Amino acid sequence: MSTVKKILIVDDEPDILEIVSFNLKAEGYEILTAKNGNEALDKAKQYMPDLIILDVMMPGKNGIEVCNILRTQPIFNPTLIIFLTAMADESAEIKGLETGADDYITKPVSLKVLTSKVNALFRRLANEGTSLIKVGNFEINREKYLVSFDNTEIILARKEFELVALLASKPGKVFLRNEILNRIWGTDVIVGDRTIDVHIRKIRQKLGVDCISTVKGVGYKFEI
Amino acid sequence: MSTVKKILIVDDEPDILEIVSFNLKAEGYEILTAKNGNEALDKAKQYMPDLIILDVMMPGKNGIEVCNILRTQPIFNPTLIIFLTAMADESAEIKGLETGADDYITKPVSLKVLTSKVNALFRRLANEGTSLIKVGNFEINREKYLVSFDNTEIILARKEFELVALLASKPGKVFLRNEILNRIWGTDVIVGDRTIDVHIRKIRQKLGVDCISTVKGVGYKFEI
DNA sequence: TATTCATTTGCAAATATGGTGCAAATTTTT
DNA sequence: AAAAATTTGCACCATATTTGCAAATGAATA
Repeated sequence: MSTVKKILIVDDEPDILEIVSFNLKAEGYEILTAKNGNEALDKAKQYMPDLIILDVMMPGKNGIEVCNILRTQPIFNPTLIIFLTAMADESAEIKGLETGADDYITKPVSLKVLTSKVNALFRRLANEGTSLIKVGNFEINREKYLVSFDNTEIILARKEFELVALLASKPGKVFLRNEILNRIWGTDVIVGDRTIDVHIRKIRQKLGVDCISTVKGVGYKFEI
Repeated sequence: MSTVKKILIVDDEPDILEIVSFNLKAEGYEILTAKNGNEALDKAKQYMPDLIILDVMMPGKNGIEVCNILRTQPIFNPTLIIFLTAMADESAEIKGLETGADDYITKPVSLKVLTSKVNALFRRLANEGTSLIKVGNFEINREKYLVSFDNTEIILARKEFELVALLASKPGKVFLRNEILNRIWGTDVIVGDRTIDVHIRKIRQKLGVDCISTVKGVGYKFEI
């Protein structure tokens, strides 16, 4: 890994900020902190961290709101997000990562769990590369907006491309319809459920290979 | 959000209350006490403890009754419950934890056993913050929405998957029918009791392995 | 052993969900 | 401004999923 990864930690409890900072610094990361949602958004824009660790329960804007705001801005698409959540919080929303987050950790945080999850996320990211995704014979180039299969280029429209890129960013993972809507259309745009289907249909047609599978009642996933 | 765990101790003997309180306070927990079942229910509602240590034998409402009442209310779903029971009480009901409790401790209480069980329960809960559950040869991947046994993938429908994931999240624990209904169907959906059975049947068929056992009149549990 | 009660099982109906063809609305390109 | 491409919506259809019923089975109890 070439550059030092930047991590923004957001929590209203100074103790947590300190202890988590300390441990991740010890792992060699560069640490930024924020005490609330608004500060988090400001610092995220200013410093473009690679990972944001977000407390869910905060006065003012809570973690989920902050995450939604970030996820509507394409520039934060490659930014990783981990939630810190109360152990008691059984909400499927968080467990199923419908929020657009990449992982979550329950409080009280085990520092071992924390550091290993953080390291794991970055390791995974290193494989993905931010702008070039390779899955089997597929190659998805974010910068050039190009998908190719067996070195044959496939031309996709923008939404189609974003959809493929999203699904392929975590092969095998089921993306819930909500998650897809949030990450590609954003939270304030309202489009019907059929819209996703139609785009998926077009993608399937164009790719010609059956690599997007439907998980009924749940969502879609990309796999070879 | 405080990370200090709250424990409600319920016993009609003041001595027990005091000695247990003292020891768990020393472990860093925040302690509440109640002298009988009704007081316990009130304090549970008011303070939402993370763990309730319940004496089984009490005048008025006994521990099992209190537990049953708590377990029918979804809000107490994440609340841990440990029974305190007389050594002489061999009742399979408690030993098998068919009551919806998470563990039991025999009287006279060994303080070492007590604290270690309490700590263990909280630790186990902390580990639940993963989207990958492993039980024996089973692997349940929430993210990929996939169950596999001996590395063979098994395709389950949504409700089936959620049911398996729920049961397998605490292997050995008996989930009461009410609990299952609340957690998978939610409180506002009304489906008959038979519905659970039928889903269980399908799961058993698909899994091909007998890992869900019936506890008659109570519920189901997952174990290998 | 007879009785009771809960669960299982086979069958079938009800429902939810995604796919498809077509067309309108919107955006981008020419 | 016109044309083309893209995006979104609608309505119908096929099918997977979910639910219910009723008879059969099985366990527990007296």
